[in-house]
Amino acid sequence: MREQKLGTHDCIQLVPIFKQLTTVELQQVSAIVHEHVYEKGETLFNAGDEANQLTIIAAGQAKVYQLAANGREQLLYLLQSGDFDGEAALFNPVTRTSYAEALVPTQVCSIQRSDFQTLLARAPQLALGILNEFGKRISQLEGKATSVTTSSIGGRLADYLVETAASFPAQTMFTLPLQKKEIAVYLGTTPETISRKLNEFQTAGWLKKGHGNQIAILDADQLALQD
Amino acid sequence: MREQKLGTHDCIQLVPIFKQLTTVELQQVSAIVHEHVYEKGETLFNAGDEANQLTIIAAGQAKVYQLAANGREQLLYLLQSGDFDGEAALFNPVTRTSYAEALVPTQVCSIQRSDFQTLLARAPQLALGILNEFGKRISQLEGKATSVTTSSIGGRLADYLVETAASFPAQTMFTLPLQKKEIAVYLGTTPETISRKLNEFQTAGWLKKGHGNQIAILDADQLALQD
DNA sequence: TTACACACTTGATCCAAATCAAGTTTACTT
DNA sequence: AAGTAAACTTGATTTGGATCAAGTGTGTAA
Repeated sequence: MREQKLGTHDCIQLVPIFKQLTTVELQQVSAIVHEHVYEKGETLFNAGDEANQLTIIAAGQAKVYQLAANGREQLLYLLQSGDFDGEAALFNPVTRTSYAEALVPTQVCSIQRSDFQTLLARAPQLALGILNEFGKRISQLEGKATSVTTSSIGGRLADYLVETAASFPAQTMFTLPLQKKEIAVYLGTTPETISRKLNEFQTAGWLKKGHGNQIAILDADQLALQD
Repeated sequence: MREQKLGTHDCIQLVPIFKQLTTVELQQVSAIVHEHVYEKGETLFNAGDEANQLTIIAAGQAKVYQLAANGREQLLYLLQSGDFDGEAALFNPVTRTSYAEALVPTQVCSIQRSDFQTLLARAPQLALGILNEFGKRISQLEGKATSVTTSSIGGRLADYLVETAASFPAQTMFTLPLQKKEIAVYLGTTPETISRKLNEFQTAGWLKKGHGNQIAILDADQLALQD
């Protein structure tokens, strides 16, 4: 795959929270955005860092891990183009409790707290876009917190698969975007269990495993019915 | 305990998201706020309802339960004075996936979506207060999602106890604000397990059980170290 | 004060999933 | 194409916590 270079203007247009802005306002945004391209495996930010900027994924993909008190870590988000993180930093100086790593070469736009506050005063409707994104993220997290305590591993894996498959054509083979080890961390289980459950689902005729990390969903409805 | 009646103006001043507003703006808010007092056990809103308002707890306490696909439920929030819910409703019409119930007689301020949008256009700095609250809630949910998958029941219970005890003087007896059954639902476990873990903690000398639902934390540090 | 309904506790059993331990593939390097 | 390290699979065993089943408190209403 060839890496696609994007100009600053294009980069910003991609980001949903800037959708409501006029051309003039977009230019103001361009002026305060810093861009950086991270290589695969590079760290976007670290736990313990003082967070003072909003980090927006312009192109690429990054994993965000949260560190628990006992040292274990939990994969919180898989950031795609247009997603952002660090929003808490925009109002108060806080210390990050998570760290992020680029999964593939990733282009990032970042905005400093002070710049952001100036911008927000000038373009208040920007707040609407952010509120909207926040709302979505809260719903997503509420769902995750609920499913983790009310469903079995099988159910959570099934949900994850159906969700992930949604961005591919129905019934076709696709490659899982994460390794089994990482899916396991994301769902709060182990690679062994993922392996076994996938076999069960295949035996039941709900999916088909292919080479490497490829699978095809055959019966999304049955999968979704799993507890 | 005597129920305290509050006027509309007082009610609104209590709410953190309205803190940044001027007196004039507060009056505009007053004009669009609807107030209602719910009795203990009454339903504030139901899953399946179309959500079209922001619900703010002015005085009292309410539980918010999220319903999982398989019918099980999860206690998501214990709303206190000043907390709000339904924020997703302020931008898009959505169907609620949670329901809320008053724990004690509870005074609620609500704002309709259309009214809110008009207000926001007139007082954009209101968005800042909301963004701030959203940020806090996201952090809280991230923490919960993480602890549920990385800690054992003992660790989660210990965290819950230490957190809850934080609002009482150190080392003294206090009454848990929820029944064991509800603590169990909140932590994703059962009353039996709560009972047993509390005994373990008492045997270890980290806390002391009293009458009814009373406990005293003796060694918060040791509790916090629990996995 | 008695009675009745709940909340809570305690014990016995069971089970889903973690852990431990080899193998086997897959994919990358030279 | 061969060599190696990592990812994955499969099997055996263990275990934390759920579930089931009696009890014992506790608070409330007559």
